[in-house]
Amino acid sequence: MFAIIDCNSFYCSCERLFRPNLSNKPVVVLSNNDGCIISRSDEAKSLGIDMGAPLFESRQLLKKHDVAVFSSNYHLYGDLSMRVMDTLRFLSDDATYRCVEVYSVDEAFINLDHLPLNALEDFAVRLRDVVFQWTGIPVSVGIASSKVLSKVANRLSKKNKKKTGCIMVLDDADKVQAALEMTDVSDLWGIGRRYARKLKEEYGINTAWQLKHMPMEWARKNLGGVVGVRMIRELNGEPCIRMKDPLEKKKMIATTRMFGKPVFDLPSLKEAVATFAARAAEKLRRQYGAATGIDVFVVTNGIEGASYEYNPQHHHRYFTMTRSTSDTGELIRIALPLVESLYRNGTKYVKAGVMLTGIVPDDALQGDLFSVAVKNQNRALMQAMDNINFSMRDDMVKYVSSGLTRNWKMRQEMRSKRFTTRWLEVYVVRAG
DNA sequence: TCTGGGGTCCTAGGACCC
DNA sequence: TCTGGGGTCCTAGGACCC
Repeated sequence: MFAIIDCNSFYCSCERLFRPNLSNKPVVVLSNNDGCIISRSDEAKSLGIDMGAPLFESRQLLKKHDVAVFSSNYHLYGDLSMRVMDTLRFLSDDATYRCVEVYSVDEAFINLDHLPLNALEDFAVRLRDVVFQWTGIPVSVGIASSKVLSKVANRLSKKNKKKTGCIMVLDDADKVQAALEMTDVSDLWGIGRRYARKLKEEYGINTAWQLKHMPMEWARKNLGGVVGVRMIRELNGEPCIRMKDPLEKKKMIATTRMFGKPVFDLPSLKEAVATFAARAAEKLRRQYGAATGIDVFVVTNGIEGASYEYNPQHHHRYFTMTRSTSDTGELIRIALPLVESLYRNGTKYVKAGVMLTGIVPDDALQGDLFSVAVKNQNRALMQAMDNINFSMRDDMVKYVSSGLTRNWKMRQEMRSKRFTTRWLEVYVVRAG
C-alpha cells in the first residue's frame, strides 16, 4: 500500500504560521513576480478565487473580501517543507525501510508494505496529528494500493474535511469503487487538460470508474502508449509507478525568470542570463554534478509600442561542450555569446532562462583529448563562493557580469519575512 | 527495373506534474 | 499596466552504424 501526504494549502499554511490572526481568514500566495495566485486557503477558495488566476484580474475580489495577499517566500516554504519531510521520515522509520519519497515541496509518498492492513488508519492519524503538532502544518493523507489510487483518496479526503478528518484509506473494493465513481477523469493524477477533453469528447468517458474498465490495448493506442496502460493498471489497484530513489540526481537543471518589467537592451539581457547561469551552476554543484549541455532561451512578447497581447514566443540556442563542467565562470562565458546571438534590437523581452543538461557526476569529469590537463575546474574557488553565499546572503559574492543594478529583477512586493532562515528576520516574540 | 535488416543514439516536441 | 518556475517521461524521426 501507498500513502500520499499532502500539505493543505501549503504556502498559505506557512504564512499563517507566523500570522495566527489570519487563521480563519482568506489568504492567497502569489507566484514569482506577483503574477498569479498559486496557493489559496479554504476561505479564499470558497470566495471563488481560482488557482492560477492572474492577480490583476482578481484584485477587486481580493480587496472586497479583505484577503491577505503574500508574494511567495521560498526560503520560508523550503525550510518548513524540510521540517515536514523530516517528521514523516521519523514517523515511518525511514532509516530502516527507506520508504519515503519526497514528491514535491508539499507532498510525499510513503510505501507501507511493512504495515498490516488493519494498522493503516491509525498510522494515518498519527502522521496527520504529529506533523501538525511538530510543524504547525495541516496535512491530508490518502492511502490505497497504487499511487494513482492514493492520490484519488487524498483528493477526496480534502473534499469534505469535517467528515474525513483529512484522511481516507481505500482498503477494500467497495471503497475504491465509490471513490472512483465520484472522481472526474480530469481530476486523476496523470490526466491533464488534453487527455481529459479527449476522453470526454471522443469516448464519453467521464469518471475514473469508467476509465478503469477500458482495455489496455485501447489505452496503449489512445492514451499515450505505455503511460496509458500504466494508468489503467494503477486504477485497477496494480502498482506500476515505483518509489523513486531519493539519491537520484536531477537530469536537467533550469533557472528561469519573468522580468519585473520588460527588457529591451542587450546589456540587461546578458546580466540576467549571467545571473541565471550562476544560479543554475550553484544548483548543479549542490548535487555534485557537471553539465555538458547548456541551453539559453529568451521569451519575447511583441515589439515595443505594439498593443498588449499575451503571445509569448520562445527562442533558444544550445551549446554542447566537449567536456562537462560546473564552473560558474565557464558556464557564463558560454552562455553570453548564445544570448548575444539571440538578441534582436527593438524586441521586447519578458523572460529568459538557462537550462543545464547532459548532467554527469562531477567526479567522472571526462577529459578532453585536445586541451591541456583540466585545471581542476576552479573547484576550490567555487566551493568558497558557495559557502559564503549560503551562509551569509545570496549573491554576497558574484560575477560582475551578473550585474549590479538588476533593473529586470522580479517584483515581490508583499513578501513576508524569512522567519526561519535569516537571523535578521527571526520572529520576535518579545522585544527587549 | 531494381535498392536489406537490425540496431543505437540524439533531439525536438508533446503531455503531464506540483 | 498585468499571466510562475522547475521538473519528468515518452515517442517520433533523423543520422548513423555494420
